[in-house]
Amino acid sequence: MQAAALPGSGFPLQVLAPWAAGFPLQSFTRAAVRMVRHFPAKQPFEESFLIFLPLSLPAMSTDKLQAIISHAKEYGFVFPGSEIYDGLSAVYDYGPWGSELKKNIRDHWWNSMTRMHENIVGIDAAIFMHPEVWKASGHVDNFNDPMIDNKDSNKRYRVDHLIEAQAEKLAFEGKKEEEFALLQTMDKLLAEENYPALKSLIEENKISCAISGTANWSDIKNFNLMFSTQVGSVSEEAETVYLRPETAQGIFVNFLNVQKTARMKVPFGIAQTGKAFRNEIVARQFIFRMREFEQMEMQFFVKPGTEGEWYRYWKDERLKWHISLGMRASDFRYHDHLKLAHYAKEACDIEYNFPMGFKELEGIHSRTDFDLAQHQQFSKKKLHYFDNDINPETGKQTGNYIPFVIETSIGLDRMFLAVLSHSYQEETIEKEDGTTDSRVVLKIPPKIAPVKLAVLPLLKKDGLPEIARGLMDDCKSSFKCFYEEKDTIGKRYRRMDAIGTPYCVTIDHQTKEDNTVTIRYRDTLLQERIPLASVKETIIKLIS
RNA sequence: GCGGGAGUAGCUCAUUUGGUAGAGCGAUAGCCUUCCAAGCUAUAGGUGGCGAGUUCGAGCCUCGUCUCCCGCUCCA
Repeated sequence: MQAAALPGSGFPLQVLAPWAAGFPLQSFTRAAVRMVRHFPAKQPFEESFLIFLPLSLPAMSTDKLQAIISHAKEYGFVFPGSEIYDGLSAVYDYGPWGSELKKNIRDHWWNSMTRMHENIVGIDAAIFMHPEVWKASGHVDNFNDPMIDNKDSNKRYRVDHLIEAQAEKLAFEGKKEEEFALLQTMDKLLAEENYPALKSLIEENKISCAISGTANWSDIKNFNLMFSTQVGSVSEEAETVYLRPETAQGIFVNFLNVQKTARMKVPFGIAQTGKAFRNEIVARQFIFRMREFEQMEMQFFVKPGTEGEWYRYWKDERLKWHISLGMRASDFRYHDHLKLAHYAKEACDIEYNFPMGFKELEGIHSRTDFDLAQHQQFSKKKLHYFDNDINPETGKQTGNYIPFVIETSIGLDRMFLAVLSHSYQEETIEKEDGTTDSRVVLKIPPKIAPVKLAVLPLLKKDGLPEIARGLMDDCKSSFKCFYEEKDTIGKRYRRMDAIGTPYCVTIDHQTKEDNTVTIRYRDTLLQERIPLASVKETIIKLIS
């Protein structure tokens, strides 16, 4: 008889057949491992077929993500979108507990920004924005790329890059005129979005793939990051508008409105949460990369010259926020950008250790005055801020300037996945009689847990439900509560573990005698008796 | 988009050369009453992802399509 644990999960396999010793571990299927994980330590296994050992570590990480996806569906956190119609690629719906959790994360972020910082205010801008916004922001130019595939190598190229490379080749051969003509034609056709002609241009110039060496090209497709739709009637008056690919521009175009009406003085910030849409070529890895997603962004406006210190302040501050929520510090790291986007002076990501590895969770960017300056130019409206502070050197007011911007931008759905990754645990519990038991528990930080308190009468008779109902009525206006009297108390505890309820209160016969109840803690499994009358304030204190 | 793997009940999986689907867990209702899922009884839930084809007959073979996972590619 041998025993082992699945690496990384702390999940022991107690069921091993004697004859299995000496078998190569790889010979056991992944399905079998899943099976054991699903009913650990249960009876239905005959010795003749129980076994199953750990697979490689990469397979294990896949299993963790898979386990989270299954759990999220089974317990009402995340469902595949439009599932009864076979789903829609990379679209997910949040269920009863998922929507609570998502809302709680959003609220926690919002309060951290707008309540804990007196110089940050919020807005809620529209998803539709004037089409010129996206020209000013650079999204139209930078994310509207015709692409072409080589059918032999399956390599994809940007059409302009492909033709420019050919032009360079011509220049190298001294054919200046041909180079010039080629580039001019390309620019004209790109402006016209005449893709068939562009394809002909590539074929006529015998441009071939660097890998396959052939000129066997697919048709040109346009991969525009932005989704578009029509506003107005279907007549010729209809105007093409885009679904915003980021929420930030709603803040920039409202910069003066907010600054003036909320009487803000630099440095100050504007916070916003909301949906954004990007037509990604591939969207994958559960809710990590979706085409419709929710951002939580804060743009912080500072005096030019101070952006460096504010960048470092927010970089530090944002990481602290994650850790103060109860997430493990070791699961976070910075990734400083060496290659910067066109607007950025400094940039970094806060990466989280997802089951797929460290991936971007939040970005902190020093955006200079690029965005406001662009909008000033395109809208022809001054976006200056008048600084009344006295300059000690001149003794005069500092005067007009366009503030610099530090941006913090976090994906709400990614934060949700990070919380699930952190919280999801398969545990083995040592029981008093020496046997072991197991549970799946979501150790969600209490502050953002979907349900804060479960109210459980030990029995559904002897007046216990009545007392429990009274407690429910007392608490449910203050935080999310869940009432249940079905099944044994242990079973109810496990159900609450599975959705991450941090506290359970049980009403028993002793409650009728001395007005105390048992409070049970999710993470430690410890229990203690507290006065019935103190439950509400105890929970409020624990979740604040 | 390309390549690989996969889709059977809410979840995890069976159904060994094609003969119209089962289990455990879970769920629901009742009994029992016991502070950590394990007792008893009953019930519900699947046009085998969807659509064609081959066949007397398809969960199983063929094609298409949708979706998911992995690797490329892409990616503010």
